[in-house]
Formats: sequence, structure tokens, C-alpha cells
Amino acid sequence: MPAPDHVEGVRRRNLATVLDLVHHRRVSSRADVTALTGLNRSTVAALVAELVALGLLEEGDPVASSRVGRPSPVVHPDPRPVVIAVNPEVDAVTAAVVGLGARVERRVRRPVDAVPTPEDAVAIIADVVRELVAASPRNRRVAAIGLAIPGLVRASDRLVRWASHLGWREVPFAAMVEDAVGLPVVADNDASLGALAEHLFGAGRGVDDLIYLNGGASGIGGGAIVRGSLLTGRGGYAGEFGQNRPGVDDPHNRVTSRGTLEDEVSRARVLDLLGLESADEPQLAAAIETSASPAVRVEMRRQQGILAAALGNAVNVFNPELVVLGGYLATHLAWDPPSLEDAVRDTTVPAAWEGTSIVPAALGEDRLLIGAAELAFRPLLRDPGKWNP
Amino acid sequence: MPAPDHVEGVRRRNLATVLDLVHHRRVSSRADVTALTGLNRSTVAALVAELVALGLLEEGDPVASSRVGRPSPVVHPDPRPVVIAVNPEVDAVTAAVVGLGARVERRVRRPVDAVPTPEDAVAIIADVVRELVAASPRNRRVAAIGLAIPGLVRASDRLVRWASHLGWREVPFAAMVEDAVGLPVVADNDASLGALAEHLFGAGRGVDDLIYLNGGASGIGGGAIVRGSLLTGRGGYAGEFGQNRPGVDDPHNRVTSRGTLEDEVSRARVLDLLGLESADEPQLAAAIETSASPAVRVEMRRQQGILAAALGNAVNVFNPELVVLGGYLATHLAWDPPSLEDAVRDTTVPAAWEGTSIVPAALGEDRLLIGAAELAFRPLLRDPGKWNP
DNA sequence: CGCCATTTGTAGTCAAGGACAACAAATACC
DNA sequence: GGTATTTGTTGTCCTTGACTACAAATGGCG
Repeated sequence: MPAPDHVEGVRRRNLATVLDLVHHRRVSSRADVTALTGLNRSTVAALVAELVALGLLEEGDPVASSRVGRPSPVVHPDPRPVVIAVNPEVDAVTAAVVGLGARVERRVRRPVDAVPTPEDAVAIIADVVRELVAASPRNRRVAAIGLAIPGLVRASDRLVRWASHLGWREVPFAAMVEDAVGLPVVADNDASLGALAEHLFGAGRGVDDLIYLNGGASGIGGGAIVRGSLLTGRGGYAGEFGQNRPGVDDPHNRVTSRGTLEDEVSRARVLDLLGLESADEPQLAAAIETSASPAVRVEMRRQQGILAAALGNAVNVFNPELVVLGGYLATHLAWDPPSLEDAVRDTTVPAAWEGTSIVPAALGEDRLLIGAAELAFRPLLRDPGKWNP
Repeated sequence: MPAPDHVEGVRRRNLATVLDLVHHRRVSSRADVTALTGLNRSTVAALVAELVALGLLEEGDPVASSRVGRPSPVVHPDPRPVVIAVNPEVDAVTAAVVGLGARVERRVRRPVDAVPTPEDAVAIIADVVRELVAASPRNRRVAAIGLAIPGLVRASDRLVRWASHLGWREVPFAAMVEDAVGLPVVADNDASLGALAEHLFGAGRGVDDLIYLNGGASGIGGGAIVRGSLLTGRGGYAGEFGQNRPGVDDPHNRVTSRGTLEDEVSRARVLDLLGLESADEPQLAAAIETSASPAVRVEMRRQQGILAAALGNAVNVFNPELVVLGGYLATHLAWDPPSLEDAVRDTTVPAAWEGTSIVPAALGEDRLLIGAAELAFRPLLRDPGKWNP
């Protein structure tokens, strides 16, 4: 536990800091790096030079900045290091080549007829990876593969413990993909990766304490960012807000026997009331908006109360700066923002709530892929010196 | 936000690491420090020598260890640097001189007739501090004063936002004490400091992910340790588990209108059923144990279900290694441990629950003082080189 | 009792890495 | 065109931990 600290560690951390600035904060000039790190000009020059030599950054000619003084070279990520992010789901496997700076370079979606078995999914992924690599410029170097799994993933060995929607249980899926593809594979829960992505590149940029809840087809998942890093917990299973049982004001408002958040705040029930078979989020939002049915409004109001109670519990415990809602929960927020905020305020300690806002997620459908890419890039970002092109 | 890293920072961190080992883990020989840090022998020798010169550690003659090889000098905290920890409460102000290694050196309790105003409390504290300093050995150097406040404390400026039990609102209490005493003063919520103390010196030693809930006279407070450090949240108000509204299986089991954990799981209600005016925890536990009243058992069972729901929500979200219960909640745990565990298991994701245990707090009544002392020592522990004797 | 293996302390040297100072380069402003 | 300002570049210095060699202190064993 005590971090032994050697002189070389300073270089490693400083390289990581500089790469991080360019990758996450899209800092663009070397002078900005100097100002933001507080390091000496000459040191930054050496660090950037090393990262350029490693093939992780590129320096370009200064761009006219209309400021006094010698212009500083532009710094941006080298396009060559990439990862492949993959999200296996019940209806399709989606994958993308992602570069530094969350640049989604190439994206493919392979629909499947039936819910894939692990073996099916491995085969599809192996194929998709081959295709993506073949279609990418020759100079791309795939560092790793990142999997966003709709289920619980053990942090220690990336074992998929239980992915209810896919019906997978205790599947060493990451290891299977690794064997099939021959590249390092990392994996984590999809919602946790969504939280990470929103924190780094989305609605939560620059916010170091936030909670994220996403309403998807497979229920409600989430994640928390604490002091700028993802809350993992002991086994890596943290963030299961959807399985929580929030208090319900009026017993009649609880309509399921278990009373978990994801059972009560159910997208399917609203779709049902609207008489829709299926819809994507914009369609659903529009349908709710235009519907004249009182039953829909009553149901939305009921769900809102339960969602608010769950969010209130989370706010009391985390005192976050931001609550980010994605998918169906973003639709819920958009339906009546002030009312949801008021309902949350009613269930929180005033001090803990003050200064907290609730916002919709910003990254759309690339969110999970960006999160998975971040995970795959992590070893490189932590220790850029180890990168071998 | 990016941590600029200079060469001198290495020394600072290594000094902190060594001091931390002796302070928190009570490491006793220089050779152990070498082994645990992974640093070089000669480096550790230099670090320890510097800490000795600073008056923070003492080296003693080697003690017979019955092991082959040259014996290594014993290392222990220097008794001179101390802090004064203070816990103002409704019925008394408790304070203690605490040295490194959580050594409670001298402890005083000043009962008060009425709930103290901030001004009352400041006067008492000023007096108690004078007394403690006068009664301490001349060589003691008081680094700071740490306050454990039964209420919400803003992290940025230590303002007491709301201490319901004391009736204080928006009181700059830490600043008032600082003015009166002339020493640096730090402050935080009492339950958060309890969590910190249990993590470092109590039931949660060596556990980096835990949650702590305490049932006290003023309700239920708590805190979470995430990756080895206290979860503070944006403003410092995190950990308000007591204000959460857990789901209740059977509506009849909810007996209050708000339905918050601390209203439902109420010590007062059980005291009432037992026909007791007041009792300390051991007395209460004994009374519950020996009571033949079915009403008591029913009420305990009811409360247990609600406590379990709240703990289940927390376990789903934090996936902690340990749940530590203090005060009245420890009494609840002791009443029927397997039943409480079963009830929590029923409300959690199996993977998140697995490997989690629920244990009673270990530190008794010194807990808050040890936590407050830790807070007061923190600047010294973070940067021992700055210490000026 | 003496020798050896083992462990640890001690002293001196070395290498890594960031700070700093001095100078050069490139821009805006007047 | 001259000046102030900002930044890149180069060389030197300081801090710090690693490493090596040797000394010291212990237990084990013949």
C-alpha cells in the first residue's frame, strides 16, 4: 500500500500528466501545457519531445494566435496509437477504432438474429476486429481491445459474473476474446464505462464528483466518479443503482413486488401505455410529449417520484457536483426538469443538494465505446514510457 | 488539477510514506520499513534520520528478535508532536491530547447543563485546551486542534452549516475556536471522522473500501472510505446515510411519515418499549437481550428489515469489502447477526454482496477523538518536512 | 568456542530528472 | 524599425534514490 517513490517515477508521472492533458483536455499548445502543469518550459519541451519520439503526440507549426510573444507549437495526439472498443449486446455487436482524444475513427454494427452466446460473440468480435484493422490506415497500432459488457465484470480477472440480458454467467469472456484475437483485452461494466466517458468527454467534463445513471433496454445501470476516478468497489461491481430499493412515498405508487429502481422506473411500461412496440429515445420522448393520455402522465409522474427518491439517496451519500442521466432517464429528465429537481430536493439534506445539478448525458451512442476505449488506453496513459510502437 | 511533479516531491512523499507506516501501521523496525516501502536500505536510513531530526520519530536500541542477522533499530513515534481533539455535544464537551499512532494521552469531559451555544462551546474549549496544555509534559508541541462536529461541515472553510442537535446553523465555529485558542483548527462531521478512525485504527484496518454507519443520540450518521480515503463529495457533506429513504417491503413496517433511515431505525422507540428513560449501549443491548416483550422483538425485527434495506442499497452502490456499524446500529447487529446479513443479502446484487462482511465498530468512545486527531495531524502527515518543532 | 551464513547499517559514488539562467527567436504594438 | 513580451533552446546545477562495498551484529553448527 505505501507507494515507494523513485526518481524515475517522477518522469513517468509527468509524461502521463502531459499526455493526459492532450488526451482528455485537448490542450493544444506547448505553452498551455507549461502553464497547466506548472512545470518548467525546458522540462515540458523534453517531455513533449519524448512523447513525440514515442509516437504518442505530434507537434505542428504554431497557429496564429494574435497574442504577443513567440508562438508555441501546436500539440495534438498522434493518430497512430488506437484501441478497438466493443459493446456486445442482445441485438448487435458494435465496435469502433478509437484514437487518443476519444476520436472515433471507424464504427461498425453487426446485428444478430438471436441473443449471442459467448462463443457467437467471440466469433463476431474476432471478425469485426479483422475487418476494422484491415480497413484502417496501415500505420495504426492497436494497443488493446476494450469491452463494454452489459453485466457485472470482476475487476481482478475480467470474468463476466452475470449478464442477465445476455444470459451469460461466470464467463471468462475477456480471456476468450484475448485468445481469439491475440491482443490484450480489458473489460468492465457498460454503465461504469458510460460514467467514465461522460466524466472525461461528456456532460461531466472537469467535474470530479458525479454520479451517472443510465436507463437502457436492459434496465438501469450507473457509476460514480469520486475525486476524478471511477468508483469500483472491492470486486469492481460498484454502481448498481438500478438494483436499489428507494423509499416510496405512497404505497400505491409501488407497482412491483421487488420495488427495485429499474423495475419501478420502467421504460417498457410507458411504451405500453403509449401503445408502442419499440422506439428509440427521441421517438419515445416525442411520443410522451405529444400524448394526450392522462395514464401516461400519471405513470411518468409516478416513476419520477421513485427516480427522485433514488437520486436523493445517492445525493445524500455522495454529495456530488453533478447528476448525469442517460438514455431513458434523460428522457425522464427532459419531460419535466424542474419537477424532478424539486422532487430530489425534497428528499435530500439541503446542504448536500445545494450546488448540485441534474443534466442529461452528452455523448449519445458513442458513450460506451469511448468509455471502453478509455479503459483500453489506460495502461498507455498511466505509463506512456512503456509504449512500444 | 494535473499534479506537477518535481524531484523534491519524491522526498516529500517518501517521508510521508515512512511516517505513515509508523503512525498508522505501527511498524516497529527500520528493516520493516525497508521491506514494506521497497525503498533502498540507505534511503530509508536517511529518511528515518530526517524524521528523527524533525522530532517526529524516535529510534531506539534493537530489541531481541531471535532472527538471524544484524538487528534493526526500533522505530516509533516521537511523543512530542500532539494535537487536541474535541467533540462538542449536547450534554458535554469531550477533548483529548492525542499523539501520533492514535495514542490518546489525556482525556477530559466537561458536562454542560444546557445545550451549549457556539459561544458557550468556544469558551469551554478554550478553557479545556488551556487545561490540557498545562497538564501535559512541557515538551509537547500542539500542532493543531481537530473538531468532530455533530452536523454538516463545509469542507472549503469549515463552516458549520447545520448541526440540528445543537441547534447551530451557519456558524463559523472553527474560525471562532481558532480566534480564541490561537492554534490552527480543522473540523469535520463526527460520523465521517468515525469512519476514518475505524478505517485507520479500528475494525476497518487495512480495508480500503468500506462503509460505516453509526447510530447515536442525534440520529444516524456515516461515512465511506473509497480507495483508502474518506469520501467527501463536493462540499464535504457526503455520507448522510441517515437521511436516506430505503424501500420498505411491507408498508405497515413504515411508521414515520418521512421514512428516513434514522426516523425508522430509532433507538428511542426501542427504549420506549423497554420502559427505559435512557441507557448506554451495553445497558440497552442487555435490556433487549433479557426482555421477554414480544413488542420489543417485533420492533427490532421491523427496524432490522429497514436497516438491511438501507445497507443493501449502499452495498449495491459501493460494493464495499466491509460494513462497519457503530453505536446503536452495532447493538442491532449484535442482536441477530445472521438474520441481518441474510436480510442484506436479499436486497443486494449477489456479486456485490459476496465477500462483504458486517462487523461492529472496534474503537469505542475514543473513536471520534481519534478521527478528529487524524484530521488535525493530516497536514503534518502529508508533508512532514514542513513540521517545525 | 570459533567459523560461517545471514541480515542490516553505513559511507561513497552514480545516474536520473527537473529547476534555473542566459540567450535566441518570433510575435504584437507603437 | 524599435521595444516589450512570450516562448523555444541549451547548458549547468541541485536534489534524490539506487547501487556497491564493507562493516557490524546476530544465530547456527561443528
